[in-house]
Amino acid sequence: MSPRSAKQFNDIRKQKTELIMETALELFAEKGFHATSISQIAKKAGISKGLTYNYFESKKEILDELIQHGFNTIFDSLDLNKDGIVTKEEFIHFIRHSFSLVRENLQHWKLFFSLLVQPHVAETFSKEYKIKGEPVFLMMYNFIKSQGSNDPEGDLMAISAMIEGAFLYFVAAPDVFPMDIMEEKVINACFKIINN
Amino acid sequence: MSPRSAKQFNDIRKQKTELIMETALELFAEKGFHATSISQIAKKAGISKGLTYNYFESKKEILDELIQHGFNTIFDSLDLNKDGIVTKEEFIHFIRHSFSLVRENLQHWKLFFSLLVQPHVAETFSKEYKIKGEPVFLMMYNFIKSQGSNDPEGDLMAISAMIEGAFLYFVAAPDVFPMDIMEEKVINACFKIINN
Amino acid sequence: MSPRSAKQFNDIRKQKTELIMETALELFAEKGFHATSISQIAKKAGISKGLTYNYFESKKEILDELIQHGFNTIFDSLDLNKDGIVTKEEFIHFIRHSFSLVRENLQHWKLFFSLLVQPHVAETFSKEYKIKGEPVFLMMYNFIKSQGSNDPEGDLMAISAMIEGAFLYFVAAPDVFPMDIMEEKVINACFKIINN
Amino acid sequence: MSPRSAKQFNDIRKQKTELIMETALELFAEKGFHATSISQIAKKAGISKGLTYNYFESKKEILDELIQHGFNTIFDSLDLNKDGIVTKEEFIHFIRHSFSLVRENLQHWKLFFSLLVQPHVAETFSKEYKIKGEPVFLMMYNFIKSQGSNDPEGDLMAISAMIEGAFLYFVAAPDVFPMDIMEEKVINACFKIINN
DNA sequence: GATGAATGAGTATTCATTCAT
DNA sequence: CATGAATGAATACTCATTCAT
Repeated sequence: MSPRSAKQFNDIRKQKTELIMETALELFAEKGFHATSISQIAKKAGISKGLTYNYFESKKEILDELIQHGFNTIFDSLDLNKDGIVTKEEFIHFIRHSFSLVRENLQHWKLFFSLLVQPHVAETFSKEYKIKGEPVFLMMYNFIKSQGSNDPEGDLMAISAMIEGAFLYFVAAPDVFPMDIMEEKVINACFKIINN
Repeated sequence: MSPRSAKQFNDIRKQKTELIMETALELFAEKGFHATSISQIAKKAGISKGLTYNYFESKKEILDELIQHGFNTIFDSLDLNKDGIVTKEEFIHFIRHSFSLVRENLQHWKLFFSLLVQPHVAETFSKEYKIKGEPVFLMMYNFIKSQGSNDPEGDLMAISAMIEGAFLYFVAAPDVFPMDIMEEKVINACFKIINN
Repeated sequence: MSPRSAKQFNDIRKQKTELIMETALELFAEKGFHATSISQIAKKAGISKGLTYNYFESKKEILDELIQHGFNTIFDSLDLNKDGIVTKEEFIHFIRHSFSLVRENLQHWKLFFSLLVQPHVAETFSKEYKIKGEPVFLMMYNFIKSQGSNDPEGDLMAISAMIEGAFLYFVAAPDVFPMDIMEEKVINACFKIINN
Repeated sequence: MSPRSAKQFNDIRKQKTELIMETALELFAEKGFHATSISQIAKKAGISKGLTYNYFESKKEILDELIQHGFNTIFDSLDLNKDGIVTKEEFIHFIRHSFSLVRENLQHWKLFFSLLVQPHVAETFSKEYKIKGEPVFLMMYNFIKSQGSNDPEGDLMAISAMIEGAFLYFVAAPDVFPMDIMEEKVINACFKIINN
């Protein structure tokens, strides 16, 4: 009875939803949420303004979905080895993996950093960010302690700051430092900090 | 009927200009440039919309002046001891002073981080930021080298990232780590990184 | 694979057409023509937007059909006893029947009153309403005259206004007066007016 | 200091506010609230769309102000002679005055009837309308009783309906009956109803 | 210098309607 | 017959900017 099968409709929906989200992410990341208009998104995506509202209730909802989706892609892939013991190799792998995540999701990270700095845009973002970050801090803390640090709290702060800072350089000023070298140096520095 | 003296006019101009800039800084820092309207600035400053345009050509110009002014207050106070030798005490003082600058100019830093992440807002900002940063990197590089580091470039990267990251935590998530302790730990970590 | 018979198709058509009209009537009556969207009608009717256009050329056409249909249900059932003499009993029955019509077609009446007041929505409505009303006025006039009124024109005005007003209360403010009592009082008042 | 005096600004505001309200009333009355756009109002008023929002927060606020203003002009002028005894002359004067109010505020009444029929447009209107109407009903009831009616409640219903109906004809179909004659006949009918 | 009325282009959003399937 | 994706024009509303006073 129905003309296109349910699957066909689903495929179209999925494809268009992704198209809109990808396009919006590019623009939000580059210009910011408020400086990006629905017209621009639609134009860049090659669709009509109206269609956008066929898939999203509002511009804000696009952002929220992007945040949700970003959190998932970024944090779900982290193997925090909860409860277990983290070996040196695993810790290094975790750091390298995190750098890869930034490399491969640059726009998500750009968006995230901008939301972090201007929390009024998406009220829930900063909170969620901290919640998602906590297990990471915990894993790192346990590892640092297990390595015999005599100031695990202090080392955690220094290391967290260093990694966050490296990511920020990555995202905002990748030409200041060569990022592959930065990665090595950060890993080295972690152990210098811990083993003293 | 008596006309105001030139000095009186100048005083008024200066005072109003500062009022507008301060108010704009608060709003830009908190909500972002695009999400802040001239009406909001005028309302919060207790003046009329029109008056804003008596002192600034456009909303963009307010931002540009804020950037300029921010760069000046932040970087002018840095004593980089160019050409001379930086002692350990001077380096520590430099770091502490930098942390103080963030503490005391939180809104400027908020604005700066947001501009850093979304360069389309103020085209020249990122470039300028790098230019202003270069002497700082140079000073740090020289200091690290003078301390006998066997990888001064690498240590510079790690230390720069750590400081930048600490500032970001300061600005965006000051409740995650106690900032006075963070300051100590960063200083300690600097030397752990260098002396290895 | 067996094709549906012409009858089956016709049944479906009729059934769907009625479904759409009923749903539209509810919404038009409650919220008004302009405040009701095709989406809302389709959603409430449990069909797709597109299907609506399979049965009606436009939103306006749904309204026009509703008007037509309303006129028919309302006025066709009136036995005006044209040319013949209307007895007192027949007149009373006519009034009671009219009240019943309002009671049973409340939404139609709501829609009609709103169209009456805002004639721009359906250009032809007011005219048609007057045309359909004329034989009613004539019947009433003849009856009033036959009852020996010494000012039949004047009495017609008063009685017409009273009935119209009672219907309006019915439709717009049924809680102000108990409608079954109102019906009795209106009938009584008619004769008070005529017999003086 | 200020260019235009406070009074000048006030005058402009008052004048423009009135202009917008008058224009909006015309259009709301003729086409309905939802079918009237801000563009149409602005165009007809000879001002820009933006200016409308300098004076009113929203289209809805214009309507609300019109309702408020309408209630005031219509009901404030009614002398209900509360607590006192209403003479026959006073009652007649009240009816005549009410007819005049409709005559002179035709558009307000059009708007009001449309809001009465479609209460979703302005949630509070119907309620308010009933509240404002109550003292009128009370005054009429007392008068009817004082005239020796043996069914004051019933007579009130009939008379209220008649007046409301007459107003509706006035507003929606003034060419069906000559309104000055209608006025006389309604007054007459009132007494026919009461005195039986 | 100061005001706020006025504008017009822009923004998010809605909606009647079309059409491929 | 039926679906819902797609469009484009329209809608309510915002906002940087201008300007007469």
